[in-house]
Amino acid sequence: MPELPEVETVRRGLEPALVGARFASVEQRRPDLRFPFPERFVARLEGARVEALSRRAKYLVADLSTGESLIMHLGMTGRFTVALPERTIVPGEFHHDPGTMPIHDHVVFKLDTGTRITYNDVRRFGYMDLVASAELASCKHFAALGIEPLGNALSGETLARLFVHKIAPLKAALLDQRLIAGLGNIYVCEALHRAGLHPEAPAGSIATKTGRPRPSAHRLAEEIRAVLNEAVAAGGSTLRDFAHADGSLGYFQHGFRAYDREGEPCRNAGCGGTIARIVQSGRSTFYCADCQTR
DNA sequence: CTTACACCCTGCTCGC
DNA sequence: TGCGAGCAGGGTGTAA
Repeated sequence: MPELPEVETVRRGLEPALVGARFASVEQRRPDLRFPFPERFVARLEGARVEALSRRAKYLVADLSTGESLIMHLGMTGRFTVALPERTIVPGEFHHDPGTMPIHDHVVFKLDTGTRITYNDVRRFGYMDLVASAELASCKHFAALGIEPLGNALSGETLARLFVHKIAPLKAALLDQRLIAGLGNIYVCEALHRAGLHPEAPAGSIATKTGRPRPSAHRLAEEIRAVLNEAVAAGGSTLRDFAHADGSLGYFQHGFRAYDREGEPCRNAGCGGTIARIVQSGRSTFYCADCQTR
C-alpha cells in the first residue's frame, strides 16, 4: 500500500497527535512483525517524549527525548489509527479501517494526552526499530538509501548519472531504493507513463555515454516530482475527510492514469492506445505501448 | 558487481 | 456454494 505519498500522508496525520506527547504506555502484542522488535522495545519507549516526526523514503522516524529514534516501516499493509481523547471510546465500538481486524492490531501507543495510536498490519511486512538519533543516517535501514525524490537532488542530471551504463530496465532502476528511495510499483508506472518512456527501455538510455542527461532524463525527473506532489496533495485532502470520521490513516485512492488500468484507454492527450499489463521482476507493470517509447 | 527469483504473511477476487 | 490459483502498493536473502 504505502509508497512515499502515502507515508507522507500518514506522517502528517500522526504529527499533531504525536509530537510533543509522551508515551504513557506501549502495548506490544507479538514478538515480531517482519523482524523481531528491538530489545526492551516497550521499556525504551515508555516515558519518552516525541520531539519530531519525519519521513525518509518510505520510513517514518520519530525522534525521542531519550536520544533514540523510532523507525517505522509500513510494509504493504501497515496502518495507524488515531483515537483522540475527546472522542469517547466505547469498548466494542472501536472503529477500524474496512478490511482490518483487531486481531492485526500489533502495537498500541497510549500517549499522556489521552490519545491512543494503534498500528495494524495484516501481512506483517512492516517493522519497527530503535536506533540512536545521531546515527540515523548510517543505521542499517538508511545507510544504502538513495536520493529523496521530492528533494533538491532529483534532476535530469542526477538520474542520468545514476542510470548511465545500466542495462536493467527503467522500471527496475526506478524501483531500486539504493538509487531513488520512495518510489514503489504504482508511482513508477505512473511516472513512466507520464514521461512517455517504455518500462522495458534500458535505464542507461536516458543518459549519453558520458552520463549527461538526454531530454528523457529531464522529462522523467519532472514527472516523478509531479506525480508524487499530486499524490501528496490528494492524500492531504483525504486526510481532512478521514481524520474527523474515524481517525483512519494510511489508505487513499488516487486517480491513476496507467496503474491497474489494463485494457482501458490511455489517458494521455491525443493517444488512442490501450493500457497493457506485463510482468517485470515479478511485479505488474502497466503502460501504453502507443505513447511510451523505448 | 549485477540480475532473477523465492520468500515472508494474510486476505481478496476470479474462474471453474 | 466451494475451492484452488493467482494476485496484492513492501523489502530481503540467496544463487547464478
